[in-house]
Amino acid sequence: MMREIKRQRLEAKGWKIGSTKEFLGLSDQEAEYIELKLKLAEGLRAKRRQRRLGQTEVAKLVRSSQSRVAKMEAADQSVSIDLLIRSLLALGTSNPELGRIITRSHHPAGPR
Amino acid sequence: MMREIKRQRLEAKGWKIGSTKEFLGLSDQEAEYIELKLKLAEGLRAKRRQRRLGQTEVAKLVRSSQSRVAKMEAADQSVSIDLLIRSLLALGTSNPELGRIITRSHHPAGPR
DNA sequence: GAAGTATATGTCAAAAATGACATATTGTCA
DNA sequence: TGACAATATGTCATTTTTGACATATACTTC
Repeated sequence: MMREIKRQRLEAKGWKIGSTKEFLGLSDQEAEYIELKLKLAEGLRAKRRQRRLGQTEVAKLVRSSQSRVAKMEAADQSVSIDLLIRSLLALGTSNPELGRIITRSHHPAGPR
Repeated sequence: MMREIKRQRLEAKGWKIGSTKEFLGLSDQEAEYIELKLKLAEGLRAKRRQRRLGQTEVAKLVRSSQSRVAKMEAADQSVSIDLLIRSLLALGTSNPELGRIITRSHHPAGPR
């Protein structure tokens, strides 16, 4: 139970050394789902920085709030892939770009 | 108001001659979002048929119900991209495949 | 290190999505 | 045609997601 919470914390934040799956006891689908979410989250952050926007500004574009944008970029359990995609689109992500983001192999973060 | 209902009916089903956008009064993002949903919906149906499954069987795999699967394939407004993606993953869709589905240009249905 | 700005985290009421069920429609084949 | 299977549509109680707000933590620049 505590374990469940920790698991979500971890998986949501991308704190995994190797790939998400074998670190935690996840099914393939769950793992794929989370990795996808992580990719979208990173994609969003990248896109935002590329456009030199703050989370607050993105929030306006997306008609959401700064806190939710932060959660999106953190791939929080409380955000859906739906919202991530809508946000990416709102930032002007093209379809091919979206495809690339989703297809990309996922590299664990890196600052800046 | 009636108009809104009709609009949703239409957009949800993919009954558009050209592209979704100029037929209805949609913003670019809305249009892109809907087209994406349509692609995923078609992708799901394709995948299901490829695997020779009925909606009821897919429902089991996804832990949902036949009616919801039908709605997914119809790209109903009540289904999220989230659920579509989770279902595709449950049917064993690989990441590259997912990328292809999303990237594909969308061709309006065709029976069988 | 204070002041200012950006991002992160926690919480919650409202809104949207979900599974389930009933039922209607469509498709198939004898 | 009729009978049977598959898919579609409508509705609803429950669950999940959402925007918003408060507040905490992290970054900058002085």
